[in-house]
Amino acid sequence: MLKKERQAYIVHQVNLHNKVLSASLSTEIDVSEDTIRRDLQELAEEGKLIKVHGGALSHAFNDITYPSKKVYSQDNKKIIAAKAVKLIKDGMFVLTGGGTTINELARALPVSLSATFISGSIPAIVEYMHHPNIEVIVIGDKLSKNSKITLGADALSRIKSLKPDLCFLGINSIDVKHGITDNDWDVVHLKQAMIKAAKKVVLLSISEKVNSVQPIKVCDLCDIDMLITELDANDPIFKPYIEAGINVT
Amino acid sequence: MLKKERQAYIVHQVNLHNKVLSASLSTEIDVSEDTIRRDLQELAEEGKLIKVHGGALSHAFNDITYPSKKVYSQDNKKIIAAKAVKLIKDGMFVLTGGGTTINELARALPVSLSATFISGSIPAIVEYMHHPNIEVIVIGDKLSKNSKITLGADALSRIKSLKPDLCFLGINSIDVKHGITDNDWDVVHLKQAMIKAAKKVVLLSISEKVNSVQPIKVCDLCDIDMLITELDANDPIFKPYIEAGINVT
DNA sequence: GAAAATATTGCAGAAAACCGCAAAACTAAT
DNA sequence: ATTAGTTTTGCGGTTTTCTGCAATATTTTC
Repeated sequence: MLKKERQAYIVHQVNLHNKVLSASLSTEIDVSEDTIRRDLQELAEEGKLIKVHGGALSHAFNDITYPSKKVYSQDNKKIIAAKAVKLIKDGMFVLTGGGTTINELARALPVSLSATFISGSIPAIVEYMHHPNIEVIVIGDKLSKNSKITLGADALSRIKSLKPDLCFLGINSIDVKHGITDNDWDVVHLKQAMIKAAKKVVLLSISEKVNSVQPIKVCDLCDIDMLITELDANDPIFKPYIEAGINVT
Repeated sequence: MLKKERQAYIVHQVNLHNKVLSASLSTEIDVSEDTIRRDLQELAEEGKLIKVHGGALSHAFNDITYPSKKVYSQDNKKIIAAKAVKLIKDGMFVLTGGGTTINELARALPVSLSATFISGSIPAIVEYMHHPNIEVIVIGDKLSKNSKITLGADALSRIKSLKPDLCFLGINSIDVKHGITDNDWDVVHLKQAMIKAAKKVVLLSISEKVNSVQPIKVCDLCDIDMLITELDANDPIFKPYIEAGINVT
């Protein structure tokens, strides 16, 4: 591993987790702690991070900007993202929707992963763009300011022409009886197209949204393959979903 | 193996894997490491890659490491942006390209302006997205990590179906004799399509790029309507351009 | 305040970069 | 084809960079 490469990895980790420990970096990258320390020092001199005893902190950590735009239930979403990442293999074509959970997924992708990501979500695209080994396909159309994703006929027809290996969707509501439901007409159409196109559909959702219902129906339970939440798979809440044939993780 | 051939191979490898090692290239191509090193140095000078101890990295990788790099000549670009903003009227459809100058323009848009912006540049889109009164149309396609804009056949055909009132383009080089020139094949195609589609084409460029030439031609002077730089319009440098019928500001 | 963890410093071996030079390959023109 | 001139390449020797180790100092933690 090249020196610059290693330093890039460190910066990535700092930006991702807001802190890193010299000791863990040392075992992760398999170099001596001295080397890590020298790297941290250099990066600190360049202003890329803040060196502290035992490791380093990100600039954002001290900034006034960061704590303000805190995402609701972010820790849970990080857990979900970590589970979801494991499903992605090198070379895959992955279609992703929008939402804060998907953004966490985008941030959690390991640097070594090389795959193609297709999305109309601007925040997700920005994350993918910063990843060294990921190809990005942008789905164009009119940008919805609320959801920060592109919506419309163009986006729909583009999605219909794809056959991705995997599709990750953040959802609003899921219920045993009513299936997956949402509250935005255009978003629903987009999600339906994505579900139909993908070989395998994986839903990401915090457990709070499980067993809730919204006015517009997206699809039935049988249309999806997998559900990832922050909870353990054998939590009783999931029993009916597992019985309905969904792979819960 | 010819020198050019070898260098093309190296660039290909860098774009593919985001990193190359001098040692492995040396055994692969079967030339001495010195030769590889000289190649890497030349390619680095041409901006095709970034040379580091032990090999080279792609630009895409390097961006990860240095996301906070400051924009070259930013103050001048702000001056340019301020001039450009004045051309945009409420209700207009505006097509914009990529580059740091365009990003400054996006940042300089007054809050009261309500218009529709069309672009494939992710940094620009992010700025437009945060603006309260601007509609955004995203041009989708494969995202180029170098230029951070979408490039490809889809993007081209989408642009061809548009007729925007105004098109803002950041440029690489402009010269009285050779017109507007650039150094990226795909980007040139995109710019040509944008110029052809728009009712009015406005170039944004720092004066440093005026009277310089690049290998690939975009268009002739007569194809554009306006040139905005940070200098005053009656600077002698612009005399030939004004005589060629371009509105310099 | 003592023990544990982390930093600093100097050093040495290995790898890589640099420099100058001469052989080899390629160009261009006789 | 030959020759003169330029470019490219490989090699030996030197310098620089990188990294791990060990000895020493400093900070943290209980």
